[in-house]
Amino acid sequence: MSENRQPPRRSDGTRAAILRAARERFAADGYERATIRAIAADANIDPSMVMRYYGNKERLFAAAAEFDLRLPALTGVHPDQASELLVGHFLERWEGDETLMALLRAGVTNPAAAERMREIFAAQLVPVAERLSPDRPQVRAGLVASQILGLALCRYVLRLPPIVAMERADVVAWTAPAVRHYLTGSVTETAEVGLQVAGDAGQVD
Amino acid sequence: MSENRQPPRRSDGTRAAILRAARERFAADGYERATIRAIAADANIDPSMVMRYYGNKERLFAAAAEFDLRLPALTGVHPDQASELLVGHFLERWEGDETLMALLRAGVTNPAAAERMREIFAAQLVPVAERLSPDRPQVRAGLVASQILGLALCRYVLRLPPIVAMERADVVAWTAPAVRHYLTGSVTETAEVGLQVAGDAGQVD
DNA sequence: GTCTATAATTCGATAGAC
DNA sequence: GTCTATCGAATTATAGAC
Repeated sequence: MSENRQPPRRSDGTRAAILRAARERFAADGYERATIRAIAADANIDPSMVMRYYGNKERLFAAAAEFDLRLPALTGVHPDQASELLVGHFLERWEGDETLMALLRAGVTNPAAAERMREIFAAQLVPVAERLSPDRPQVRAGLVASQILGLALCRYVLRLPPIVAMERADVVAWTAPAVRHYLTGSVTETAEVGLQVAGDAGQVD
Repeated sequence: MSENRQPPRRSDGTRAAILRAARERFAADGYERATIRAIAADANIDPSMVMRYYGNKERLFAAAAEFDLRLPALTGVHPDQASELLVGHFLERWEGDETLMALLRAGVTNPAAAERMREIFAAQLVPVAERLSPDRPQVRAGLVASQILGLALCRYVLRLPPIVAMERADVVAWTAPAVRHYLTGSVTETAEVGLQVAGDAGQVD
């Protein structure tokens, strides 16, 4: 992507400051309410500089919303431990990097942000599910995403009091079994069996 | 709530049309992008009528975002069946009423909408959890909310392809066991046992 | 490279005629 | 009750001086 041949451009610090301020604002306010003026003020520069460097608001967001989940491979790991590692890793990434918050807050109302989330899902989470199970890995990854994103939504965005109050270790202890079920569990196909869903006891533990 | 003494006001139809259009717009665009002008256009009236009836945008949303989940009591129902009924009921409410979509899309960026979601959670979902388990019902309800809202987020808002493609019955079959785990399952308390979380591998990294 | 000035829209909200 | 007209503020984006 970047030409690492040339010396660092003179305005490289400004670009980085803009990007950092943009992530903060998009994370806190979502796409619409995060204004270029506010981002520029946070970065201590003139609003026109943002336009000069990134062209328009859409491209600024695209640059600010690049993200690597840094998911571990988890090959050969026991499903129980893999699910715990996954949930813990997600919580760390959520609390340590504002980009995920920016993606979620913006993705709910901005189509480009939603598309970026689908890309991250397909390119980064689905491969992990594929390594853990050859059976419908996309569906499994989607279910894991639903639980992880729902958890982040309730804990960091909507701030439901009982979820906010939980210790991180308790969050992992509660949700890891569900994630394990999605990653490696099985479910009776309704199309084949008719009415019976989840057999006679959808065991999770 | 309403005085059912008086005859129906002459402008009662207009009020209802405004509310219906408001729900549509808030659901499709979120709080910021849903403009009073667009809502008025949908309702085939003048924008100033919206202001006359509801004062300002904030109160219009408050009126449009009143919602009853209509959750069944589920007393004396087997946990497996209760969780299936719950998930199925939520999916029906999501697909049959735009208010939930409006609440989710607005709640991510608008504090009043987020507060409304917390109210609905506390007043409508927590009591159901209390009827199914005396052990930490608020936490259990919160975990159920995280899975249900995450599912709605991925299926109806972000539209992750594998989740969108699933039949409703398959969604229920997959997620009901996780919801059952949250409603009636147990988890080793980290505070009591120290480091060990849900097994023998507690550390996250 | 950085900033001033401003164009061109769009929004929520108000005043007042009928 | 309904509408016309408009205010004041805020936004993205551009043009151009230094």
